[in-house]
Amino acid sequence: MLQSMVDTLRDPLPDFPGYSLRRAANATSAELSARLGTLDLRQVDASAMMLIESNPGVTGSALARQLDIQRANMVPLLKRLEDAGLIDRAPIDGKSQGLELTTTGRERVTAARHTIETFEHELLARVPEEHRAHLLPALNALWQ
Amino acid sequence: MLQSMVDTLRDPLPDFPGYSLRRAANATSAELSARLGTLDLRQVDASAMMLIESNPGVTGSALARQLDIQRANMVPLLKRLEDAGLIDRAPIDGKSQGLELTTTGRERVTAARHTIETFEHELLARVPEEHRAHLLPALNALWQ
DNA sequence: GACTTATTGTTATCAGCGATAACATTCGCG
DNA sequence: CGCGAATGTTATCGCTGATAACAATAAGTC
Repeated sequence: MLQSMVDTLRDPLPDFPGYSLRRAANATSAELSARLGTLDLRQVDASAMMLIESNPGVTGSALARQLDIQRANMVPLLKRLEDAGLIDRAPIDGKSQGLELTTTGRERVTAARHTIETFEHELLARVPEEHRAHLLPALNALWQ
Repeated sequence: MLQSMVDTLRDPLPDFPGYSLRRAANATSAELSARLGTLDLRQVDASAMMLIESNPGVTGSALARQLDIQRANMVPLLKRLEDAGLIDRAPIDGKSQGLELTTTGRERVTAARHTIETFEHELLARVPEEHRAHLLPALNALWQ
């Protein structure tokens, strides 16, 4: 019986960890984006805000380095957060500026963290128990 | 000692599997793209070609479903592969067309598979042995 | 202190991947 | 036959990230 007689395809791709990694990231990313969208936040926004929360006064460049984002890409990101009243910028010296969350920003990041933690919990629940504890360390080994 | 006195930031993000997943996917994806670039292939190209290889005569729509790509996005993809002489399209009926690899396409996908397998091997080598076997099943559980 | 180098913030532009909406043509089923 | 579903297609958009260039400023060196 040929595969063309059924509607399922032979698919060798899920055997590749790299492919599976990309698919998993896409699928989960889309879902999280949708949830953060209800808070008017993108994923990068939430990441950046959590980092600012943990490191008040941090500079835009340092943030970019930590998130592995190009400095150039921080500009629209920070502008967006500032325009939304979520962060403040205060000049440190003539060329650097320190970032801090506003009160609204702190509230928003708390909501975002709640959304994210709920989501991560659901994510891990999908993973069979015997693999669960290995996921995070395995992933971190791939990029850290 | 304040964190501002050192150059490392407090970073709570790598504790989130979702974040780690995204970072890992980005990092590995960039690396693989660079390697496939030497074969004049994108990642999606290689994926699509492997799927066509395993299912000769498959239709564009079926391919899109399997890869979770929008039908609309298959158009430039298939055009690119056809223009590069890697695939052939043969009308099945008035509206469907079957896809097949050309001889060049078969050679190219073989090279691509070799590149990918080497890459995947290196990827897994980065993961501590005790976590290694759990990565693929855990990832697959997240999207399949 | 002067000079050179590195860093910061910024503009502009591009690529990859994916999503949505709309449309004409054609197939399949009742 | 007729109608709903599927196919291929066009056009357009959004998110994420990358590169190149630039002016201003800070930091390190002699």
